Amino acid sequence: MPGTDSARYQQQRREAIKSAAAVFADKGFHGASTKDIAAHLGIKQGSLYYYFKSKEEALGEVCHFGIHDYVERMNNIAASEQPFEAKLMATVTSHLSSYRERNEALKVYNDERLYLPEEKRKSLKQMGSSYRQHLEGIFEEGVRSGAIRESVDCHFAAQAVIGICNAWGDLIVRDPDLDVFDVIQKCTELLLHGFSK
Amino acid sequence: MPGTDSARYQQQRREAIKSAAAVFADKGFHGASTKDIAAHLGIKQGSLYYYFKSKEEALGEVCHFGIHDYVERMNNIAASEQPFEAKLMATVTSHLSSYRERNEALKVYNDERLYLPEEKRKSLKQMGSSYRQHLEGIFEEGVRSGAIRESVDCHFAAQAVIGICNAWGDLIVRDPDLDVFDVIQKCTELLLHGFSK
Amino acid sequence: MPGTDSARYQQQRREAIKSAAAVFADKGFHGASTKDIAAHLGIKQGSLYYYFKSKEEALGEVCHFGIHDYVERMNNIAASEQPFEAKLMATVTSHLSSYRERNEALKVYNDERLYLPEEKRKSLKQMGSSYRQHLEGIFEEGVRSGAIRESVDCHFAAQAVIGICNAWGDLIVRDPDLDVFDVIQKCTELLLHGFSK
Amino acid sequence: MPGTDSARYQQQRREAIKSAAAVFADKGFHGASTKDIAAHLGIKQGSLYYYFKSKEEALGEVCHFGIHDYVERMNNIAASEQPFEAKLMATVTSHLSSYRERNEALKVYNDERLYLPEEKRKSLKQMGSSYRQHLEGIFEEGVRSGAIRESVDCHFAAQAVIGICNAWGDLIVRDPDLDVFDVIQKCTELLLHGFSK
DNA sequence: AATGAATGAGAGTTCATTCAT
DNA sequence: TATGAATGAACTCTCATTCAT
Repeated sequence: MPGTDSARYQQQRREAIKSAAAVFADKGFHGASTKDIAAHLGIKQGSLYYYFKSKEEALGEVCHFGIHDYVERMNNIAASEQPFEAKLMATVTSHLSSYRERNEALKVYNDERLYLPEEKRKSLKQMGSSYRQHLEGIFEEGVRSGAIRESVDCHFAAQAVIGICNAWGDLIVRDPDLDVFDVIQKCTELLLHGFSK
Repeated sequence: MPGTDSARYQQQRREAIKSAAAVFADKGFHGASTKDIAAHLGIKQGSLYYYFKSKEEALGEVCHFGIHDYVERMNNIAASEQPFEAKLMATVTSHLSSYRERNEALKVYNDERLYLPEEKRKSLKQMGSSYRQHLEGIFEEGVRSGAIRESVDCHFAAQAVIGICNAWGDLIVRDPDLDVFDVIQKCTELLLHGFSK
Repeated sequence: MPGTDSARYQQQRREAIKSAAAVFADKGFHGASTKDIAAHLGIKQGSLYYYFKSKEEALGEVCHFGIHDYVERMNNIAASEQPFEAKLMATVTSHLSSYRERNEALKVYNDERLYLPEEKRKSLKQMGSSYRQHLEGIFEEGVRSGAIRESVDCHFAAQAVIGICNAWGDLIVRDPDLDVFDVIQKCTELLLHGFSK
Repeated sequence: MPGTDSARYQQQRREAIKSAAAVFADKGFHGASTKDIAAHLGIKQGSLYYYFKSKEEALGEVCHFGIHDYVERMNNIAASEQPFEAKLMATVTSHLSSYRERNEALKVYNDERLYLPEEKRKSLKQMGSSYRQHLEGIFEEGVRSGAIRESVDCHFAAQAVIGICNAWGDLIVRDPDLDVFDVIQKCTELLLHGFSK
């Protein structure tokens, strides 16, 4: 396999990942065929293997693509010096706008990662966990700073934020006309009120 | 198909539906094989077809099983004469405890219903929609009675409740040691605070 | 297996053979299922095995049923002391009316006998061969008696009679409104003219 | 499905159709397995589906292949300006030699077309009907020109010709040593004598 | 005399994958 | 860089058959 690192190749490969993301999001990992993915990309089935060693690898790349920036941004948010309210809003904004920008890849990570081989799944899970832990940390800060009630269970809170964002994320992916900014505001409002004193 | 009415047959069929629910929840519709389902039930693959005309029919029955009581209970809640707070709590309780009682069927409805044939999917979707509409109605009542802010978008609120419950439902299904009652309380608290004045 | 020779049993068995004949004629041996046959008879699939050891045995019985009287009658015709013309007419009459009386069994013998096990097929083939040989004999007599041209190839002639009768037999089975007597006359006329001086 | 137009593909596909014809003729549609067909072609079972969408499509192609030229030739015969006797001889010749040239496909059309889906069956039936109608037309001409008796039922006559040819066609397919030309002559002689004044 | 329930073998079909070109 | 062709394993589903009741 020649020059797999040429810029052109990398570019095409990213297109392939996006096609895979779109098809996996639409039909699920097992419901989608490599033929579907190839067709979405405008090439023939066998040619996909120029970009992926296997269907599973494609899934891995999609999941990675879906979650990488998403986690990265959380790192930044957590490390920043903003008050609780701003961090929460930033989190929600980052999470929900991911569903628009990265298209379907985050959804695929959520729904199909269990079909990944053990090892890959673990490494991705770590990223997901770090996300959640950062978010828990933000809530703990919020408790300490008095922004939210002391009684708040920070683990619960983090899962709730993730859950609500994923649920609305699904709707965002399905309905391209949805006003994401409006959803962001309402989610943030609900959560701020919900946990504040 | 055999004497569809014999009690023994109906009993066994229900067992088959539960097995299908468990396996579909674990591996997804396409990831699960009829062999898996049969094995879970303790019979041989071919014998499954004594209870289902097809794998698709099995999925349909699982989804129906998963959503039927859940919707039924919402009807009762919506029709009852309780204040907003009680209805919201009842909703959360019903939703989350469904994940324990009906085991995995509700999860299957959420995740796999898109693989159902058009017609069946529509009839189930109607049930799901009625659920959401009832819930929206409850929020509208809450606004009118002054229990929650006037500015609350009832459609958003209903989706948020469903989303948060489904997210925690997934965790409940995956972790049998989770204290469901605790989750119910925390969800309700979050939502009540989140939307109240 | 009890009293398999009681009159009632034999009566029911004959009904089963007729049902099998009807279904085999309609769908072919492999296209027909034992369930189809049982349904046609008004019993359940498993119960068929009270009358037949196997589907193959059912086919054997149908074929036998279809060809037995047919051959018997040819024996009588061949042994009788009639002129050639009368024998030919009797043959055509016997053959074509078989398709009405014995219903579909003769058609099944023609079309599906190749699915019989070697041994059974041979024994039936012998009956068929004897039929053809008798018919050839009739033609040879006809040549000798001067009723038909000396140049007639008696083997060819016999096959032609059988072929034309089977072809019209198919049409007779398919169309219950066909005037069999009319067809008999026309076939006989064609053949008499065709082979006469 | 691949570039349906490459010459190589079309060539191989025709081979596949011939293999299917041979196997269907030998064992019947339901009695033949796709494995049998693939083996006859020298490829593995799954690879057949590179050439056919389904076993049913294969049957359709075989039937089409079997009947197409056969009908075409009848069109030419009917349109030609020959006397009745020549047209009848041409018909018999065309019909019987089809069984040699096209191998088993015409037999398959005769015996297995009922397993085709409604639509395909209808379009093929139309071809068959046009054949019979042309043949009836030839007989009507024969009556008018005085070549055959006025009393001849032309519909009957056409069916008789077809029936006798198919019957001998079966024998021709089964016995490769048969002298087709001899059969043609004898059939024609029988029919000419049979219907002439 | 008949049935409900189950079975196991085999069918048609799909599909991820390979590889020469 | 991509394709046509083929493969083999897995899958869903059918069906003749058995057998306790």
